[in-house]
Amino acid sequence: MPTTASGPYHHGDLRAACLHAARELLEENGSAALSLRAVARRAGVSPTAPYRHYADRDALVSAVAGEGYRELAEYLATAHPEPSTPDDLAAVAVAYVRFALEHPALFRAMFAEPCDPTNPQRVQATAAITAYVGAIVERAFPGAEPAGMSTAVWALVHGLAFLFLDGKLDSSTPDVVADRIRVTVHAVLAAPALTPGRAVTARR
Amino acid sequence: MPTTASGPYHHGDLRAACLHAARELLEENGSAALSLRAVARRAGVSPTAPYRHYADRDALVSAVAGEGYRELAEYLATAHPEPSTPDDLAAVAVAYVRFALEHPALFRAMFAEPCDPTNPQRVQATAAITAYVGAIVERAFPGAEPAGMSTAVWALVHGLAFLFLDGKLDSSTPDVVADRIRVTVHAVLAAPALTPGRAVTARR
DNA sequence: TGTACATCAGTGAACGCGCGTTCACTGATGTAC
DNA sequence: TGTACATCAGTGAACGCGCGTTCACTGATGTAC
Repeated sequence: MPTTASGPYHHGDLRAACLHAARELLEENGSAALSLRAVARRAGVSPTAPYRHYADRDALVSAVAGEGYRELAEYLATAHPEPSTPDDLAAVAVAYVRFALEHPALFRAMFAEPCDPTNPQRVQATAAITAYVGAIVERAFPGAEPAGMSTAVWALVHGLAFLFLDGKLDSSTPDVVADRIRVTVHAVLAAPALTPGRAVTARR
Repeated sequence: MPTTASGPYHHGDLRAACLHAARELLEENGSAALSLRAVARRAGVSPTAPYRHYADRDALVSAVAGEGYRELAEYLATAHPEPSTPDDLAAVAVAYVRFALEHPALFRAMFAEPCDPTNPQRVQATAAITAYVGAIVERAFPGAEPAGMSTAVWALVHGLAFLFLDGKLDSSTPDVVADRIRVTVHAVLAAPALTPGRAVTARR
């Protein structure tokens, strides 16, 4: 039963333990602290043991990022499985940003790290997000130009995440963040530029 | 005339030379390559000389980021001094993203670096961007809820910049990028969610 | 059921590296008289 | 105009650090017979 954590020599599931340790290090001290040696140390193992499971540091970072993508997808799906109204959309936006704020270093590692963009895990994750957003847009904005609208939705939400993450927007409490996002989403959906003078109150 | 580059011992303007070297290193090899020693090496000076001008590595990075903010502001102003229509807005959006794509590592250092967010230079830069965006929004969307719409505009553009930067969107040529941005901006401004069935063609 | 052996997952010493930062120093500059 | 001296901007040796990665190794596991 090699998957059970066990005795002193064989770890049991060092692969998963490394991933876990990496996540912790990332959240505690940022991506600069994510070294193979630190991971090994935290997993209680010799500095070279992780090499049994990860070819090099990049492989570990990619694995962490991949895990992050999967969790983000779950997180969004949990927030709203089938969003179809602007309000639903706002809820998903709030979830996206909350994920970023709850796992800032992970989120940065997923996106900001100058990591191999052709990595199949990443490509797949990107495709999944694109599909998810596309489905939302089709339901919520049946008349819109789908590609443009999908890009807009993802970019808006992604940009909000980074601006909050970087302290450009007030992220002191979850409620402040959520309110700001809702106001933003509704403001843009009310888009009065094309019909000046129209009331700008949020509608559903 | 201490500002003139000169002889072997006194550099002349090492402060500026460091900044310049730092920019180059950043663009060539990413932020990991931005070390005080590397900067000194490139400036042709002993490893400790930069300490005359920058207290530590962070101070250098902050200075670089500050310079980046100033350049970004100029860049946007040049793209369109007083944007007031959605098309003008799209032009500014294109400029914002182009800046990010032309200086990817600098842009990342400005935003993604977990740098002191209370740094006065940064606070001022953020305020300047906010004001700039706010003025645009007031002209382009006179009826909109200003705070919400300003946040939306910045977030949309910022998100686009990061998605292109990170290879999530096709950035193979400047034209592809510009087109994508225009389509996105127009799609969101056409926002059919509130008035389903409305034509979605871009208008001005 | 017992044993030989291949395989696997760990160890730990060692390598060379570049880093940030300190320190006492020295050469150049410019100012006061 | 000439000189003494304070100030400033560099030097270069040295420190200790943690890193990624290699290597030959060894202890544990499980399978074939």
